[in-house]
Amino acid sequence: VIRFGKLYDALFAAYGPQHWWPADDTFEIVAGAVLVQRTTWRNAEAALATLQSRGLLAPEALATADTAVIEACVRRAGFYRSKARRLQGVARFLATRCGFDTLEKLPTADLRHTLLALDGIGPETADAILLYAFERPAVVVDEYLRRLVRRLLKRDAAISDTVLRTSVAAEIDDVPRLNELHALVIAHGKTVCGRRPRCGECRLSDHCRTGSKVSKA
DNA sequence: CACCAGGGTGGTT
DNA sequence: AACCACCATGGT
Repeated sequence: VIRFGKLYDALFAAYGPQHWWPADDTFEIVAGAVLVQRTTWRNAEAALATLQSRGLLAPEALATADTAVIEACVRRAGFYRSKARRLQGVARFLATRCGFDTLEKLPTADLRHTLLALDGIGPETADAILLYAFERPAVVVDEYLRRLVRRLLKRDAAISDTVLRTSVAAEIDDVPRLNELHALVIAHGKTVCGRRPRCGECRLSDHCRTGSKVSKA
């Protein structure tokens, strides 16, 4: 069994506060979550700055903008045609269908379902938006976390994201720690230790036992 | 030159 | 349900 609380403490002790999300505006967080998909934050941030300079970093402006202009703005973030189309789709939903003030009042489960219905927003992005934009207690399951858990359990078989989310949520349910956790998992994943097939240098393996399972859902 | 980065979608088996 | 190709730029 992995003690996710202890794992969090170990990660925090090793890497310190990560100060996520590096944006204040709510829509900027949503746009950033889409732009950063399969790309570095550096390039996503540059795309956000370009959108901002064109006055397009708001749902109403982005909803009515020329798609070709949006494509030019977000080109550096990669997959620029998809991202421009999806970004505008999200903007149009927020501007004409359902604004933040309405979404804010929804229960977390309903809000998650609403986000997942949008084109370009899958499980990871939806949970990131829930956590960082709406400050709901969501567990963001990414490839780094899957890999980390796989290694701690010394297991080759994959663990379902649903079980993983439930297991983490059972021990960490407050927004501040869930916020740090996702950032810390990525910080660790980017290190040499996090990238190694077997992690021998770090002390993270102290928080699990070989052959045992992740607590059940 | 190859490989990776804070994924998601659509199609195939 | 698992797997696959595809999307595309920028950095190492």
